[in-house]
Amino acid sequence: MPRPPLPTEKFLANVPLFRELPRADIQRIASKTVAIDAPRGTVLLRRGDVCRGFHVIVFGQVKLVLQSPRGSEKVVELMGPGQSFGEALMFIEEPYLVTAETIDDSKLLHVDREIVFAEIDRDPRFARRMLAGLSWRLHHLMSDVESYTLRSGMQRVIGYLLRDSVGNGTPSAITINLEANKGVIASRLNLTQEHFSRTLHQLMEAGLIEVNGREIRIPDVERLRTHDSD
Amino acid sequence: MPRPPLPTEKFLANVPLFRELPRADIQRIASKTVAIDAPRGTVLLRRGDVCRGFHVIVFGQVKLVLQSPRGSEKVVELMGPGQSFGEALMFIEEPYLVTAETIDDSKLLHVDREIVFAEIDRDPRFARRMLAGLSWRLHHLMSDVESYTLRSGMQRVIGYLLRDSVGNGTPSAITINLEANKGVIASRLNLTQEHFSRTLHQLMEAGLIEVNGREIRIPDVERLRTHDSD
DNA sequence: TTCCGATGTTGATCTACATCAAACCATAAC
DNA sequence: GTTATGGTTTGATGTAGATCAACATCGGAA
Repeated sequence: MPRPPLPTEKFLANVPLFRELPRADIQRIASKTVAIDAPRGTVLLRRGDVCRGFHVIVFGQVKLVLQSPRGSEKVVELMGPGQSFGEALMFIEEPYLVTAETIDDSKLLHVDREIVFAEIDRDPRFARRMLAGLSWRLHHLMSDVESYTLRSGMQRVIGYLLRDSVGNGTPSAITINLEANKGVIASRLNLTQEHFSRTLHQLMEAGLIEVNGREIRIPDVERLRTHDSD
Repeated sequence: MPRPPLPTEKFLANVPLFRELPRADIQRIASKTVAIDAPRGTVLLRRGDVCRGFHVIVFGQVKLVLQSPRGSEKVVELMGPGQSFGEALMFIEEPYLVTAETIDDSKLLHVDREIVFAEIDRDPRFARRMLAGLSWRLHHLMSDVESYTLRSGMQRVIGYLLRDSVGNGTPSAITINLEANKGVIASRLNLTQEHFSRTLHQLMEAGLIEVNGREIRIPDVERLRTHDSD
């Protein structure tokens, strides 16, 4: 007789990767999934670790960072609820390059790699989704490389502020909320905290943005977009 | 009655992605594959193009570049025989970010995306290889990001010179050949040609390398590896 | 051989950004 | 309230690497 879905199953069923999978599949996956409660500051995986599966964020926030031997670190990704990370390393025998750390009290699921492999063998549609997921990662990372190598700090900041208003159909004025503290955002943009602060200041003086703590109002999106340099 | 394999089939059968696939599969794939003769300087695909499949290099050399609006360009990848590119975009509906151009007279194969999808549906082992391939890409790109953001120009150059002598079992002295002209290598390392030239010069003065055109001799690999800084 | 375009080197100068240091501000614990 | 404590700003100064410009070298075509 059918039983009501467990919380884990319910959540898995809504993760993009697993959406619309038959109930039985979800149950099988859930049986190889463990929930993790991670208070802010928890290191979920560390550079050099071997990969046993991938993580999905139920709630909270996670940063992926690269660490230099000299201790400095660089944020490569910021992720929130519904997003997952660590998939790629399941398919190659390599240790992690990045370290993942919660920057907010969080709850995550860890899905074992064996069940992922089994699911790939069972259902080509699942394999295709996995492929699409990795492809998106690659695409985004490539566009980050483009930012780092071809754009100035100012341009990266502007790009970040406008990242949700790409296509048309955006109102001319918007307000956005920084997803993390300014030091973390700065690092994500490959800037120092100080430089990020000064860049925002410049944009304020030019009347292109209004900053209020983590809240930033952009009175004229189009003007900001076309603000080419100092 | 069986016929001898066509050149295209023979080559496909040796591409890592297709290796050990049954003869019949190779034949099906080959039927959706076209050969391309591309003299040096041919643009194989351009930023903004839509993706219809992926490319495999039979012989020659190809560079993948990012182009800034102002015309400057940045080499993100250099590839030779047996290597392939453009797989990721088959799985998502996005235009290319990079431009691919031959930097030597080359011959390539173009494999149609439809046959790749069919093969994924037919054989989960194929899907897994595809996943592993994309994962490697992602891993390498991440390690490039690490270089660009966390390492100095000097460190990137040294890393490049030593990239084939990572593990142990390497002799203490080696000679390497730059795979392309110095301008291209410099761009791959996110340096200007001038800065690359000066960096090599510094290493020469320190007695760590001997440069002879495109040929570079490293008398003591270990000493170069531990050469930390200016 | 001579010429020519592509490739490499060298020097002088500039600049975007980092670094260091100090002050400042908010929130929460006491 | 006071005091910590993380986050943020501001200023002074330093520097890795870019840019601009001239020159040197090389390899192929005539």
